[in-house]
Amino acid sequence: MNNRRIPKYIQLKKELLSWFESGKLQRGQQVPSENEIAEQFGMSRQTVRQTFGELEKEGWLERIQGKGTFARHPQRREAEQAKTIGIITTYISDYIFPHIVRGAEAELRSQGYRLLLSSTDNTKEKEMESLQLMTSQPLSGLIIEPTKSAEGNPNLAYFLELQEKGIPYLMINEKYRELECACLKVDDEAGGYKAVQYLLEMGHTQIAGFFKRDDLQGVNRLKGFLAAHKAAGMSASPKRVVTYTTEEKNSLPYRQALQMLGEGENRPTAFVCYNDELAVLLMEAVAESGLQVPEDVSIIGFDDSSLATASGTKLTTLTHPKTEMGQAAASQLIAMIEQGKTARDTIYEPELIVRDSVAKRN
Amino acid sequence: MNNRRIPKYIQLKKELLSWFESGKLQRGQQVPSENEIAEQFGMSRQTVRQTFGELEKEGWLERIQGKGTFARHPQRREAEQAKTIGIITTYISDYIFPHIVRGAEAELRSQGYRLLLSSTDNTKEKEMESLQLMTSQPLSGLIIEPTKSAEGNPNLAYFLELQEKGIPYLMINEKYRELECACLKVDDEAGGYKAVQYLLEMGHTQIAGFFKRDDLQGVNRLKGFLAAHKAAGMSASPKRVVTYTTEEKNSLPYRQALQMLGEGENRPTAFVCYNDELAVLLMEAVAESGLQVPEDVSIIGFDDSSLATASGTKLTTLTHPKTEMGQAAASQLIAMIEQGKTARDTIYEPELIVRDSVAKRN
DNA sequence: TATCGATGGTTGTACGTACAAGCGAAGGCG
DNA sequence: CGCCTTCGCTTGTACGTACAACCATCGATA
Repeated sequence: MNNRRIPKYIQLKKELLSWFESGKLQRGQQVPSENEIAEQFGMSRQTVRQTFGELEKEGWLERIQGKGTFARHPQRREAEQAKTIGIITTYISDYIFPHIVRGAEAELRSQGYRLLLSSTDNTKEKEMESLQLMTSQPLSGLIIEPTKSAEGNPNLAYFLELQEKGIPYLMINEKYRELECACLKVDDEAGGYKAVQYLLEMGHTQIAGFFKRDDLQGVNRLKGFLAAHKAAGMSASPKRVVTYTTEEKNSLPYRQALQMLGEGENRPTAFVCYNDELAVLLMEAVAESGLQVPEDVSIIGFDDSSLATASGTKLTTLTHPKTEMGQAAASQLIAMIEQGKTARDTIYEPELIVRDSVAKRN
Repeated sequence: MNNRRIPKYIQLKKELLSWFESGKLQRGQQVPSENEIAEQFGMSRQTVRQTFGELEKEGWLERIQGKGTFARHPQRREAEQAKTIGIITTYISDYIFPHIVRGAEAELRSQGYRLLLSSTDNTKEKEMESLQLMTSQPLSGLIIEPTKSAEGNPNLAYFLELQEKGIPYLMINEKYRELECACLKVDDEAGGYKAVQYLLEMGHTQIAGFFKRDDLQGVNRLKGFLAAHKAAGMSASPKRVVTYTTEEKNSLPYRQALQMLGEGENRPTAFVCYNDELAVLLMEAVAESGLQVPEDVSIIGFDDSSLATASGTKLTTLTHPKTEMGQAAASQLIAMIEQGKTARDTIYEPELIVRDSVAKRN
């Protein structure tokens, strides 16, 4: 119509593609026969065949000899057929992350999916890199562990692109506040609460807390820490609450712990640590101060990692369903991909594991 | 010719594809014009166009209006463009493997490659599954950590298929004896040798060794263990050498250690352990026997893992270039893919790290 | 009732024509 | 010598015909 310069078969192609976009052609629906189209558009059957041929190669149509031509949505199929799921995690080698990946990998492999793995080293730039790399080729779905979740998210545009492309995704451990997205996580606030509650029961009143502040896990554990104090009619001394960032994790809490322990009679009698990794580090600080765990200082960690039992004094800690969570994330994501289900948040309740690093206080 | 049932345009397609295979059509070379082909094969130009159209969509031909039709080789480009590398490892979450994966991932990401990860849980069946899954879609290259390398390889056919498909691959930690393949590994025999040599220098003469026998790493560490005894004019007592399989790793060595430690004056004064994981386990066996490390029993581990420093008594151990090895494997593989280089074996020399688990013996 | 065959509709194969559009080289013109 | 036109080739678009292969349905037959 508009322009005689545009070949008819291209014009027809565009017309048909617009039918897909507008929903006029639903998946599985039969398309008018070649002869009908030819008559409707005033062109020969051969020209229609040329258009149909291209659309078939590109996956929009399926032609069955003797039956007819049928619509099918190619994007979906392409992503499904990719049978590849990406996991973007903050760290690969450290701490509990390998266990999460392992749970996911086992589930994915058993369902015939391939696992793409990438880490952000907890920097936003690498998170962007990873997102770009992963989506550069067909992808069925994505599991993301947010990087510095407390600090907002400059890569928002990439996540919105995922939604546009119809690539389902899930978050684990935490979610970005800006994004509507299902998340599998531990109830960190309850964890912080339980830790303090247990220490109070054991007779401790001078409890220090060390929490990471650039991810929401740390923030929430601190919330629980404060809430438990409040519920017991106490207030946690600001001096006894140390917050730190990822970059400071190996120095600042250690220094602060040494300083607190040097305060003689005023020193705290228990440490609540952001995670087991920090707990092991602070155990060394206690040793360096000439004190003993748990006789002089009790310590509680988080996540029940392998470090908790490798150490000399085995750590009392709160559970994290590492492998189980990875497995659940994978299976939920597959359900989203294959059955189009919408995922809901899954919250795991942390349990206290009593080992040897907390002693009774009289 | 043969069968009238095969459509002419398919016959022509096969003929042209055979031209590519035989080298009759080189990349960039001009293909006879549609009219020429039509005349040669006794068919109409339209039929030739149908064939050419398909071959163009599939990437074999390039048609330029007014100039002609030209050949191009698609297969190579496809594998290169995949920019995806697989790693098949025995375990994902445990021990040093996360560090190897991390080194590889960092390198791959910086070079714009995606990382596919899969584990075998040290079973041959899952190794096969993983190989099938990974090669089910375009793959640029593969890094494999052999599963039970001492036991031969029933999946040989799959590896030969890799060679046929032109997918380069590397092995890490060990190689299958049946395969000609470059390998990055630690000189495990030298490691076993150094461990014993150091213990002898420290005055130990009653040295027990615990080695895994279903992978070649264990076998080679044992070799070094025996060689060092021989070089010192001693012979290792068969009673003091325990070998075990993956399935037995949590029970058999522990039991055997307890038994040896119960022999009173005759008990060994030092343990050489297959790796740090076992070393930590046997430290518990020592504690259960009412003895102390290193005062009563000295222990040496392998691999300098995170367990080595997490434990109460820090382990003396031999180094393993975990992260570095992963990084090197990735960069060598990329060189093989992009420059067609042939890789050579890389052997790392293990170094002894002296910590607190070995004491002098008078 | 069950089975077979005819029938009309669909896409697949194969050939044909005609002209358009684009490239490159040969040849003519200034 | 340099530029432009022309010409012959290529592939691209568009239409047409004819028949084959295949599918679903209906109706006749056993």
